[in-house]
Amino acid sequence: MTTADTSVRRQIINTADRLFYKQGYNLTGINQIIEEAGVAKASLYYHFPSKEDLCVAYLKLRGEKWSAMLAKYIEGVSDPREAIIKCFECRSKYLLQNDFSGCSYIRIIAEMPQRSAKINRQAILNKEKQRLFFIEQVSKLKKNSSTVNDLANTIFLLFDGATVQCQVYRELSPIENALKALKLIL
Amino acid sequence: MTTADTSVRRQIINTADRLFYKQGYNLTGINQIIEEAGVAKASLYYHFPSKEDLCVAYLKLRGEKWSAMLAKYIEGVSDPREAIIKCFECRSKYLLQNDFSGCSYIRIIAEMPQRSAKINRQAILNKEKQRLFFIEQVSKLKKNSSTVNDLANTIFLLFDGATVQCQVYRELSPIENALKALKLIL
DNA sequence: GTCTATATTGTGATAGAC
DNA sequence: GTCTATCACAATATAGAC
Repeated sequence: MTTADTSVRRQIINTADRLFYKQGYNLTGINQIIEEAGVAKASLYYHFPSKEDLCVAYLKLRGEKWSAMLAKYIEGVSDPREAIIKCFECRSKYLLQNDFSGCSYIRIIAEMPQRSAKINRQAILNKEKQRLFFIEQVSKLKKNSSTVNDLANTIFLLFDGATVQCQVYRELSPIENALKALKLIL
Repeated sequence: MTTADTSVRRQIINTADRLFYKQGYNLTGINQIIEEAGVAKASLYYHFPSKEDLCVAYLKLRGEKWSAMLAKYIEGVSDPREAIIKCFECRSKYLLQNDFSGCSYIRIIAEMPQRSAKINRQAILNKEKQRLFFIEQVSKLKKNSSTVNDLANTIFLLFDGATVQCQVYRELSPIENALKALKLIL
């Protein structure tokens, strides 16, 4: 770590994470973040040069949280087919815990069409990590490498489709639909 | 029409439609809309009581534009399997024409987690119209009505998954992936 | 490193003339 | 129905004391 992980910094990023994800990035002002974090405005700008940089840190944190949650959820699972299904069930739990706020990476991009290079890089990085998980699991499942990517991409499409539809409809049935589809194609 | 379709009103809604979709709803101010539309601020508020009402009109217009584009694209197509594939190809064309701005209904919901009742209603209405299209096509394809909804929902998941992934990656390959999957399951 | 106070610009919305 | 002028407030960001 090049930057000190002070308690103030932690307070800021945790509050930003909560508010950005719950209310949306553009609807969350710096003022609300410092107020709820209990820190001064200049302290925020000491740790994060701009709101954009805070956004990158937010995306990074979201990625780490999801990876940790998924890892814990599939701990000890050796069957790749079961791991994939558990990943969707984990998503269901995640959305339920987070008031159906959807995928933070997709939402940031949806909010900022003129995305900055920094934000774009982090969002894509996070999404590619998700795709990689499916590729790894499918690789264990299939020997024929030519169909591995195709199957993994299909699963990835179902994953994102279910995530956004759950967000739109505020219910878990799209995940159920995705699980039904999964059991047919796996 | 209860409201007169004056040229000023048309200018406002057309400009709002273009800017909301290109820049995002929250990043587009009333000031920019009236400036680019070439009308006065009070004129906008004469035709639309609030920005929220303008948003509902925007969603409605987007829905009509997509329906019209799709109808034209599948004109004369009787085979339901071909109609579904053409729908995805139409999506590809739509995203390419619109700078990969994704689905306007999903984006509005992604931008406003605390969505108003009016906006929520219109967004869901538009999404349900998309689902209905797939249900209709699959109904022509399958006789067994118990599997119709499942298959249509799977296609709908692929449709939304491909749309958001194209938006994120700014490329059409997710639609290609969805088409590959479609050809396997149809 | 953290604070208070301030600068500057933009936001959605309205009053009142014509 | 359309306009100009203005309201009250919130936005991101910075200066300078401690």
